[in-house]
Amino acid sequence: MAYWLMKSEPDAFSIDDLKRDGQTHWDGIRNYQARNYMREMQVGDAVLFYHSNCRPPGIVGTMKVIKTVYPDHTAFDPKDPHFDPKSNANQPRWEMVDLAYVSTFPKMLSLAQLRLEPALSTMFILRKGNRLSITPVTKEEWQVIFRLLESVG
DNA sequence: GCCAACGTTGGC
DNA sequence: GCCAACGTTGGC
Repeated sequence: MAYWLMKSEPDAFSIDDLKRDGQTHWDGIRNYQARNYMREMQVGDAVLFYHSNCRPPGIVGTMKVIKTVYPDHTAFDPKDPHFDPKSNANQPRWEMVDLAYVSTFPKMLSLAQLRLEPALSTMFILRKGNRLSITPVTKEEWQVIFRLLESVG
């Protein structure tokens, strides 16, 4: 089983939206590296939910993969904000996975808090200039995050 | 709102 | 295949 982190702007889709819906398809990814990471995902993989472009940004909960990649149909829809004319049903360029809600942290772990933890300095989201919305997380990082959660809880 | 960092596009 | 221009992301 692998571990991941996925970003979403809470104005667009938040952990509360996911909790309400129970599950979602993670559509709208238009970055090859992020898509390639999704291709590696297996059912049962654990995922950190990160709120980006908000104050404060940080990890707010967890989810799990319940369906592996399949074509992202929103790329075919000219009215969709993520429409891509170079993607079509015969040759889909973009894909998505399905995710289910697992948990909401009692208190979010803010980016500032994460930066204070030396053991997390290897995380993609803490590296300068990283904008990738889907990144792998190591088992060690995952465990540190949950220890951190208990210590601040 | 600013702006650094980054990915993509397209002319050559 | 290079690289300047452009658009986007996302923390601050």
